[in-house]
Amino acid sequence: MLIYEHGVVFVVNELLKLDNQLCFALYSANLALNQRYRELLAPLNITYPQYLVMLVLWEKDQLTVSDIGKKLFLESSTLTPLLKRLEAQHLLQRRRSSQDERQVLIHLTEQGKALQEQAEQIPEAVLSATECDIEQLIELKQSLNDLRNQLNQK
Amino acid sequence: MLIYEHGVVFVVNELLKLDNQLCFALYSANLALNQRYRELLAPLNITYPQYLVMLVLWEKDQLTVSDIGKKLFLESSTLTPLLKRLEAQHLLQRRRSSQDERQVLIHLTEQGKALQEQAEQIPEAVLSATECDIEQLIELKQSLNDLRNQLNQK
DNA sequence: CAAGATTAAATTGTGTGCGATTTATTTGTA
DNA sequence: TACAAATAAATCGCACACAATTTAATCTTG
Repeated sequence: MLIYEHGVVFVVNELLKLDNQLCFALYSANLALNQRYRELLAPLNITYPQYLVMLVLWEKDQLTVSDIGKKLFLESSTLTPLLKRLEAQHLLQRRRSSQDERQVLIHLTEQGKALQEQAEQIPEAVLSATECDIEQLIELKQSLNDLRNQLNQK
Repeated sequence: MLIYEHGVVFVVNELLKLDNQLCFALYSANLALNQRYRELLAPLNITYPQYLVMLVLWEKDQLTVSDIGKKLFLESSTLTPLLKRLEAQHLLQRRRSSQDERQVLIHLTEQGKALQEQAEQIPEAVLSATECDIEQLIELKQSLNDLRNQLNQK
């Protein structure tokens, strides 16, 4: 069976291979990224998902667990223990909202705010590790966001 | 501070944001992909990393643990328990090599070979879930592989 | 050939991720 | 105003993922 798209002919079998290759490329690039972040974040004593939470809070403090979850596409079952670990490190505090006792508000401690300075050189270090040109990275980011949004709308 | 590249001016601060956005795009696209695979693979009773191992073995049987690890960029500490789970499902068998007793050879059972047919419609389903055009996906795959290779050479 | 070095896999401990469920609170509605 | 439905976190169980270490086998070199 053949598929015609943009004037190019694809054998279906090739298409299926492409899928596996693409998904694996995504999977393995993510593994590799994690490994670079593990090194870079080691001095700060936090993991990459924890760093993402801190980025969100540095941008806007006093968010609920589900606010953070919406931004990062994570469930409370992932976030609750992660936030407890950050709290145990005195980077943030968890407090029930008085308005709505179901919600837990997350707010940075002074130590958590101070960590931002220590994290300043991280993005540069990752960017230089990629050694790609900027235009390509911008396009890559856009493609990945498109892909994620497609996949997330089931 | 400014950076000039390809005739475009970037403020450094924007670059740092780009890095965080790109890495998060990769991270979150990978989460989304996992969720689609979880659904699609549920009837086969395997996870995505298990599916990757099966793909490798369908391509070439009788590999050692580290052969598989090299192909998938995974450590034995990840693979050993994963392979034991697949063995418990009777999809493969683990056997010490008689040539070199340090190595463990992984070979598919008849059931494991038979699973390939059941998995045939998976790539198509994922591909259609992306709803992207094929040329873009090919480019995306290449960019991700480049990125991974850059990140992996430390 | 013996002892140290190397290699392959397994083990241990920690931190994600998420589905399914539970607990506590708030909302909607008869 | 009661009480069912909905919502927000937390809990539980399972499966990665990897650093660090251990165990066992093989290789190297004196």
